[in-house]
Amino acid sequence: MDRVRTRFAPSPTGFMHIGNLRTALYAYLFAKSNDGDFILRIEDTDRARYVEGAVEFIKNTLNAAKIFPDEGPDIGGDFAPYVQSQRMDIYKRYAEQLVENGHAYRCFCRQSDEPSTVEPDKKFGGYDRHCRDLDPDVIAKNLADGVPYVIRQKMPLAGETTFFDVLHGNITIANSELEDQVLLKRDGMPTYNFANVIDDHLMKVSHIIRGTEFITSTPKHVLLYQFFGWELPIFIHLAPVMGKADDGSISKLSKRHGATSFDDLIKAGYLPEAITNYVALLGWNPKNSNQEIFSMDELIEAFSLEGLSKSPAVFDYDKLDWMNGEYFKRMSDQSFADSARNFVELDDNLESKWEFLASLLKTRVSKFSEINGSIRFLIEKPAFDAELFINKKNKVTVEKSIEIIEAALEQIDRIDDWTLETISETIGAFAASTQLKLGTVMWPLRVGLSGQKVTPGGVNELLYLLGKKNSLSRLHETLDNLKSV
RNA sequence: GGCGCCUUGGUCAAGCGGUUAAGACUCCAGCCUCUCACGCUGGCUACAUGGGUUCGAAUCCCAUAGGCGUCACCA
Repeated sequence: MDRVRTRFAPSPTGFMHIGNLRTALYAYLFAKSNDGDFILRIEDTDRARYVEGAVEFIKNTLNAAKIFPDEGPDIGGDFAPYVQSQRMDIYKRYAEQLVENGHAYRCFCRQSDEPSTVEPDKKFGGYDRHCRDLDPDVIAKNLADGVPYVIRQKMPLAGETTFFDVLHGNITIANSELEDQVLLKRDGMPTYNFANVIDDHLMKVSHIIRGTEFITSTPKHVLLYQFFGWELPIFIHLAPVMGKADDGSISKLSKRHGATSFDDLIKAGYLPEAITNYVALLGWNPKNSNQEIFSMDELIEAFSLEGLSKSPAVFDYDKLDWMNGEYFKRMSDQSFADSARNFVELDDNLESKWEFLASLLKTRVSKFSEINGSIRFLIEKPAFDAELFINKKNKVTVEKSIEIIEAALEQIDRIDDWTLETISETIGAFAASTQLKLGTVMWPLRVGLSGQKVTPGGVNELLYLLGKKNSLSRLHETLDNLKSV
C-alpha cells in the first residue's frame, strides 16, 4: 500500500464541535498507527462564514488535544499552501480543464435567491441544468459582456455510480439523482465538493475520513476523479455523534445538548486527555480488549478501522464524568491541586489549606467545575435540615444526634493543638468511649458541620478545615436547631 | 417526498451460523473502611417487527417500522 496520508479539513467557523474533534482524532490515529502523515487543511472557501481568529483556534484546540499535524498552515509541507483561499488559481485551472473536456460548463443563471431571468428547464426537471447546452455564441457574448457565471459539473443523465466505503461497503447511487453541482462559485472560490477532490488528490491523501453527511455527495466526487483520470482514495464515512435532549429525543449533537465543543468541555472542567479518550470510544472500540482508559500512544497502538462502528453514538455526560474522574485519580495530589486551582474560589482560611483540601477532593469530584459547589459549605454556613440527621443504616435519629453532638462538643472544646493528628486522636478516643458504632457517631457530626450527607473528607478533616472557632459555633447552632425540632 | 445510511439493555458496546448474548457508564444492594466518598462484590435491564434460508439465526436474505443524513453559488 502507498503511504497512508489522512487529513482533517475543517472550515474556520470559530469553534471545534466534538464530532469534528473525533473525526480529526480518528484521521490522526489511523495515520499514526500506519506510520503515515496527518494533514491539516483549512477549508475557508465560504467568505460569509469566515470567523476572525478561527484558524488559530483550530490549531490551539488540536494542540490541546495532542493531535499534531505533520503538514498544515504554518507547519508547511510539500503541498503548501494548506489554506484553500490561497489556492484559487489551482481550482480555476482544473475547472477550466473540465469545461474544455466537456465535463463542466459555464452557467449564467442568477443565484437561487435572486429573481431568475430564466425559467427552470422542464426537460431536465431542474433549475441547475439550464445552461448545459448553451449556444457557443451566447456564451461568447455573455463572456464579452462580463456576465458573471459559475462553473457546473455535467453529470451523466443515465447509469449509476458506485464507490466503496470501508464501513458501509459498496454504495450505489443513480446518476439521475446527481445535480449539476457548482464547482466554481461566482466569486471565483471553489465549492467544498470541488476543492476537496482537487486538494485530496494533489496532497496525495490516501484515506478520506469524514462524516456520513458526505456520503450522498461522494458519487459526485467519484465522477470528478474519473473525469480527471485520477486514482480513487479510500473512503471512510463516520457515523455522527448524537445528543439526547431533556425530552429524551435523540438528534445530532448540538447546542441544545449543552457543552458540545472541546472548548466548552474544558471550561466545564474536564481534562483534555479525558475528553480525547472518551471521544475516541464514541464510535470506536479496540476489539479483543475491554480497555477503556487510553493514553494517546495507546490509542495509536490499538487503533484500527475494524473497530469503527457504523451506527450513531449518543454522547453520554455520565460516562465522560466517570472517565474524567478516573483521570483525576491517576493524577498526583500536587498536579491535581494545581490544575484545579483556577476553577475554585477560596477564602483565606481555605487558601492556606488548599493542597490538603484538593487531596480530599481528588477522588470525589468528576470535573473541576463541581468543586466550588462541593466546598461552598466550608465558606458559607449551610442551611439547617433536620431530615439529614436521620440515617437508618447508622441508626441515627434526631435524639441520638443531640446526645452525640453534645458530648462531642465537650471534647472538641478541649483541643488546643488544632492539627489533624490531634483532632483525629481526640475524636477517635471520643468515639470509642461512646461504645457506639463509628458510623453512628460520625454521622451527626458530619451533617452538623457541613449540612450535607457527602463531604470532602471525614469528620476529622472537616473540623480541621473549618477551624476550631467555626466548628464549635456550627455545632452549637446545630444543637439548638435540633432541640427545637 | 425522492435517494442513501443506520437499528443488541437508559447510554457506549462485544458478538461475524451453535454463547448461560461479554465488558463499561448509570441505578440498586451488600461488603470493606478511623465515619460520607473512594475501593471491592453482586444485581436489574437488550438482539425493532414480520417473513424466509438453515438441523440451527442477534449473526445471511427480503419486507415493514423507526431514527438519521442529503437534495445550497455551506461545509
